[in-house]
Amino acid sequence: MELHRRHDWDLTPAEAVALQRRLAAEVVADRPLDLAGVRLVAGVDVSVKDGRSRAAVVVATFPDFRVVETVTAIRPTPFPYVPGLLSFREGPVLEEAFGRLAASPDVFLFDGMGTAHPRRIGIASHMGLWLERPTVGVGKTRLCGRHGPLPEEKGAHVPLVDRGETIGAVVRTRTGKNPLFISPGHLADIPGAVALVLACAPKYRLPEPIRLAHKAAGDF
DNA sequence: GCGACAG
DNA sequence: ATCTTGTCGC
Repeated sequence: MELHRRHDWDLTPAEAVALQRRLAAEVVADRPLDLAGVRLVAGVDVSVKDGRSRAAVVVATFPDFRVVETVTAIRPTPFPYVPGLLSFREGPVLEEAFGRLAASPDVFLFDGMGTAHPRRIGIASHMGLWLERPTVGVGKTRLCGRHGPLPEEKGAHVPLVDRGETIGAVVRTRTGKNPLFISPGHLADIPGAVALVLACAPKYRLPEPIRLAHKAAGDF
């Protein structure tokens, strides 16, 4: 039942889409994510420079964000950026980084979508299947879906809907600033993902773990 | 056919 | 994502 989980990353766009359609059926996006049980949170990010992708995974304590582990990996960037296929560009280098992780984070925060994706399998969901751990997608801009008016106040959030299905939420982490597009990756749910992100962003627009990973990955 | 389009 | 200095505002 998990035979095709460890798949090849070297696929054509058409093959990648076909694979996403198969894997999407295994994504669990309705499992309650209880913040009371969260002790360690990981932030994941990838930066691209001169044809090389650098991945960083930073594990921090929750809710005070003290760094307990940082792992990185560098590889040639294997795939062009294609909306909807980000996993195939950042997946390989992330797998390498995850393989070096010693800690066991209770949840991983990704720079990108979870189920808020055309086929409901953004990078947070895809890597979640590999990690077999709760994951949450944190997008800075919208990939798909629509939403109603969002209050300007920090903490405000409204449903993100696509083709009649609620796929995530648009969340304001900072009053007056652009919102974040939150969605469960795998083994999490929308309410839990929103609560976790808000708890991880007490001072800045982006969740603290993601900011830490940004730094470790080399982008400033 | 015409837009939209994570990082 | 990345290319890039100074600058407006709290």
